[in-house]
Order: sequence, then C-alpha cells, then structure tokens
Amino acid sequence: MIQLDEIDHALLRALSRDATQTAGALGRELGLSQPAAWRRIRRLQEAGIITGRKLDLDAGKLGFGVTVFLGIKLATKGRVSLEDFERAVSAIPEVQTVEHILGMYDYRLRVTARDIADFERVLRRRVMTLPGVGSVDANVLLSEERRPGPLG
Amino acid sequence: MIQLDEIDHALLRALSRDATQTAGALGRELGLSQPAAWRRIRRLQEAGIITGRKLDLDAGKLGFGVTVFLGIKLATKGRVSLEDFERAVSAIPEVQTVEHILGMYDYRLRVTARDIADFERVLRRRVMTLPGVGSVDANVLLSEERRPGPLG
DNA sequence: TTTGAAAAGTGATAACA
DNA sequence: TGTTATCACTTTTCAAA
Repeated sequence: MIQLDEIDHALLRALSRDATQTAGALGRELGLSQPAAWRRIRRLQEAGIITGRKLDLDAGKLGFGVTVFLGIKLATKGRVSLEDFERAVSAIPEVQTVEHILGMYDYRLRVTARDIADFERVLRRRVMTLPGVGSVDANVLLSEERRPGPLG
Repeated sequence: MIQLDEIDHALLRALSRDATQTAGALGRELGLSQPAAWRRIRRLQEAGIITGRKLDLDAGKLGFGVTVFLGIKLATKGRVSLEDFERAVSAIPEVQTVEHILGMYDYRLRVTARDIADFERVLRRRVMTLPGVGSVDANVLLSEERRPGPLG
C-alpha cells in the first residue's frame, strides 16, 4: 500500500469536493507547482486510490422524481442463487446501486423511477419477480446529503 | 425544464460511464464536431442537469476497510429534532451519506471506518449519542455495484 | 437555433535540470 | 521537485445551413 502525506490528502479532499479542479489551481492552493500537483494526482490514480470520475446528475431534472431504497431478503441463500439474483438485478435499468450486505437484509437496491406509478411498475414487474427474493422492504428518499467522509 | 434529444442522452450515458472523456472524443463517437459536443455538455451543466463531477475513491486502499449502512429510527419526530439530528450527524466525519427517508426508518447513514473496532467506536461514541435517536439497525457492506441507471 | 471551422487561451504531459 | 517545452483540450468568435 502506497504511503500518502499531508499534501496527498489535501489533494484528495479538494478533488472530492469538485473533481473538475485543474492541477494548476490545486498546486497554487497547496504551494506546489502545476506539474508536481499533476504528478501526485496521477500517482493516486496509478495506485488505484482514485478509480475514476463520475458525473453528478440531478435525477429530478431528468424526469426521475422518485428514488426508493429496497431492502431485500432472499428466500434461498445458496451460492447459485446469489449469482442468479445479481445477474437478474443487473438487468433492471432502474437500479442504480446494488449493495450486497450482511445483516438483516441480503441486498440493498437504489431504484429510481419517474413517479410512484412508474415505481410500482418496476417493483411488481421487475423486483418482485427476481429469482430467490424472499421479502422486500422499501424506504422513499426525501433528501440526501453527500459528505467527503474521512477518505479525502 | 429543458428538452433533451437523443444526442444529449447519449452524451449523458457516455459521461456517466467515465466523466473524464473529452468533448472531442465524445463528438467523434457521436458524429458531432468538437465544439458542438462541448456546447451541449455546457448546456447540460447550465440547466442544472449535470451538477458536478466527483471522484471515485477506493476506500480500502485508503485504509478504510469497513463500510456500514445504518438505518435509524428517531424517538421523537418534531421538526426541531430533525434539524438537531441532521446538524449533529453532519459533524461526524465518518458519515459519507445522510439520507432522509420515509418508511420503516427515518434516516439512513453510510458510515466508513478503518476496521470493526474503529466502527464500534464511531457507533458508540458518535451515532448512539445523536440527539433523538430511537433505534439503530446495521448492515455491513460486502460488495457494491454502481450502474448508470435510467438517467444517462 | 444549432452547426462547423478557425483561432486564442489554458491545462495536461513529457523531458530535463 | 521546479522549469521549460510541446501537445491536447477547452472556450470564444464567426460565418453558414
């Protein structure tokens, strides 16, 4: 595992807030030359710490006003059924996140839909028919705050 | 609300996979000139559809090997206690996501820690002492898959 | 209006001290 | 690591469909 110093952490913190910042601007902020900052960022990528950059989209403005978290318990938990379940769930376009978890649920899904009627369609036609599903609990997203966490 | 055509959706789909792609490369892929692709991307930003670009970090490589989802029910649910709770939870650095939800839980937190011992510290010292907390359920993240969803 | 071509400005990447 | 140099991308301008 690669060793990171204060400056690396400051870079990660700054980029966690806004990944569009240029190496030059970050260097200026941290008292580094532009190529020095750039090389550190590349090092973080090559070490696999920065794995990519993703868009932040406003789902509501794209017509997807409903986000629901589903907690799923499987009925049968053999290895085969886990793989079957994961393959099937990956084919549902409305599923944004599949989390395999340990605890009171086996899987947690983040599902987005245009409205409640659209969500009901996804739930009945796609989710309830997934192979091995035992029970499904739902929570509707009201608001969300993402924080940098201790990583950056 | 802004009207999007096929090309805009293709751009969003491509950028959802990898937000580092250049306007020139995207234009070539979609049969558009470089400035045309660039202007469309800028339009999506100005319309508030693209709200930013965030880093994808490998928490494990940064020494945070444990991610836990907490489902929290509040004991008292007045407006004041929601705000108190949110303010207090935002001050915990290990919390990466705060989701206000409707259903069997009131809040869902994504918490990351170095190991189980570290997580226990966060849970006992920070989470259990949050104002208004009724009960806390936990699920440990085993693996996670993020998908573009229907947005892009 | 949205497009493509061209040009100017800025950042990314490489070579080198 | 910083300096310099080059190349690529971004951003603006402008003219045409």
